[in-house]
Amino acid sequence: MEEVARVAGVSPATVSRALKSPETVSEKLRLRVQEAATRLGYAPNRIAGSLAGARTPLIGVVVPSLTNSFFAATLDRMSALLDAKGYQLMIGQHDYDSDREERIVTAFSSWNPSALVVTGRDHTRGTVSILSATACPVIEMWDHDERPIDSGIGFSNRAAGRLAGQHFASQGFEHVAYVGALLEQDTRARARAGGFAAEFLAATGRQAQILDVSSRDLGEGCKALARVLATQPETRAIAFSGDMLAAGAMFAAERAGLRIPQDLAILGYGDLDIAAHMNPALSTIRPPRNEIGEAVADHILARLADPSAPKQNLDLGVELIRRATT
Amino acid sequence: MEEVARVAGVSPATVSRALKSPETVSEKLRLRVQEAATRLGYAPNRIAGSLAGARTPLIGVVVPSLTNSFFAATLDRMSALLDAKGYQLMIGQHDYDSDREERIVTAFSSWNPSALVVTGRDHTRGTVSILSATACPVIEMWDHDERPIDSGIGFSNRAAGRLAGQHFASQGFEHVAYVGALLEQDTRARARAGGFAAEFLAATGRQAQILDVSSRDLGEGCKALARVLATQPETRAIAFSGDMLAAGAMFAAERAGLRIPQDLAILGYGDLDIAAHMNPALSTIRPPRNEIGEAVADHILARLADPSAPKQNLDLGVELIRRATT
DNA sequence: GTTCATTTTGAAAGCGCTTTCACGAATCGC
DNA sequence: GCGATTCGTGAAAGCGCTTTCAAAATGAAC
Repeated sequence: MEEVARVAGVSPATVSRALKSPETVSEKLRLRVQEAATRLGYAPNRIAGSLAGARTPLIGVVVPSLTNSFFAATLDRMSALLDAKGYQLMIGQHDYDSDREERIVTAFSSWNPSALVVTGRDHTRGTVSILSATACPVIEMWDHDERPIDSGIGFSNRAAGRLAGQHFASQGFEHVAYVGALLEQDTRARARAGGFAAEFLAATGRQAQILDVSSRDLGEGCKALARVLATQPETRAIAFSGDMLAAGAMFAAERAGLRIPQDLAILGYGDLDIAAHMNPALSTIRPPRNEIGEAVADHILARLADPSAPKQNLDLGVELIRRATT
Repeated sequence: MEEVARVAGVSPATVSRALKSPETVSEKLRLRVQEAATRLGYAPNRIAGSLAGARTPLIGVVVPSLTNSFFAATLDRMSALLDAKGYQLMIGQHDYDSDREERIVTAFSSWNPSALVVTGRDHTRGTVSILSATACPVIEMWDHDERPIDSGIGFSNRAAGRLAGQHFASQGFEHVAYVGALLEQDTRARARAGGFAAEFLAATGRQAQILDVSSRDLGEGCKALARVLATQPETRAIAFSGDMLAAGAMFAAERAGLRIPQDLAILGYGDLDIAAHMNPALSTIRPPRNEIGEAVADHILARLADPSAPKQNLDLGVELIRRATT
């Protein structure tokens, strides 16, 4: 920077101003500085800048998994929107391990990020206390609940489950099942299953069969169908906690000679690409994956532009996309 | 830090050493310092640390897209391996736009990252010159080619295409097609298509039909089948540049009453979850998506541990996973 | 041509660490 | 037991910016 200052014939302070807040510098000098900077190929050292300034243009976001296409979609939107404003995403993944989450949040917060985004509402005490103590905006995304630490943007998985239960009840089904990978620390899938069963019970007075499978992928869906039918042969409608499972069940049903939706109604969750293109097209519940990313980015930008901007706790809701399987 | 020093009754310098390089400090003091630090809830400011030190524990990685499950898988592995060693991933996505790539690389390099990872071998002049000038290890991943800027870890898409062409040729097919989304800036898909056609021509003396579709998803695959058969009804084998397209074509084939693989052989690319669980199970070519992540992380760690460690240019190859569709 | 208000600019003080350097203490060899 | 090494520690000098503060320059008003 000193060199640029010398070449432009100004002081380092002016170089800093010309580059960071051009409006505070006279037109003439700004041009001289900018030209000198480009001629010398000067790139400001952001670390030094951040140390001197109050905050880094980094936004820490921690997600359970990068391969989960829901979070990937959210990150994608956030990245696009925030990148454009000069913010960089620092991404951490904890594989559904709260202690790793705490370590990541600790590490991130020591960067003085402009904002911190975490997934879900379940955190260790330590995570919560770090997040509460942080000066920057903190957003808990994906799950909706009362009283976020700072701001919350997401939807209720329980409501998503209820929507499915209510849909089946309103169609007059008496024997239904819910299949999901519930055992892992995936509280989201459990909330959906719970919402489904509760709503179906409330609406029909009947118990739904809940089946816990070991993974979210197609193969498990295939096996699940047989298990559901073995336990309860009268089952006429099955909701899944994921489209892949649902698709797997559809393949298995086809092999078993079951017609969908006449013999068996199927409802997925996620609205993955595959859902719209199954044959018949899979009805599913769509979480607002892109919307969350956009809302989070917007909120961060708003808070950063005006530190007194209000916190928020947004429920973006889910949508039942009815296609051909129910 | 000063406070911790006072509480522990030592100098700030000792605190720094006790926390960063415990082996250079006497057992007794180290314990005192550590206790004081935890008692005060002291978290070192990494920005200051990075400014004083030479390098940030940040690794910049730029990918075309976060929603692409190949890159997501690679990032996932990198993140897991590098996180464990205290490095943070800074992720940028450019949506296949070289100029955005250059901007991201510029921004990243002004952080003095410990390493820079970019996707592919096609960069603007500016990107190349920044990358060449950077002091840290630079890895170009996913594509294999001669002479990387620094190190390269990937595989040859052309070879992946050739493998498909050779497979069809060796099965005695005479009329084959390759379907892919070739128009976009996706040079990878084009390389595969080129490799396929070249190899098939070399092996059989026959021309393969190349069909360019507008997107990579299931729906396009459905439509593509009809178009291929309309142009060239004798086609008996189709290779796709993505599993989703292939799956779409399988759905369409099923509706059209075609038996797979008897009437039509199908070969995918990607080995997505869906491939193994189609009915019949989809044969496909599997790119080393996780392996790339691991190799990149390993290489970065090696270079960082020993700055004189050799650069490398690795071709991880692809694998033909033969299942039931060919 | 002054004076006063306003804008521009430069000097300098950090931001919170790491690391070199030098010094006193502990350890060693003979 | 004495000098020669090591080892452990603290003082202090930055790392490369931003930002306050005050001085200089400009312009408006009389």
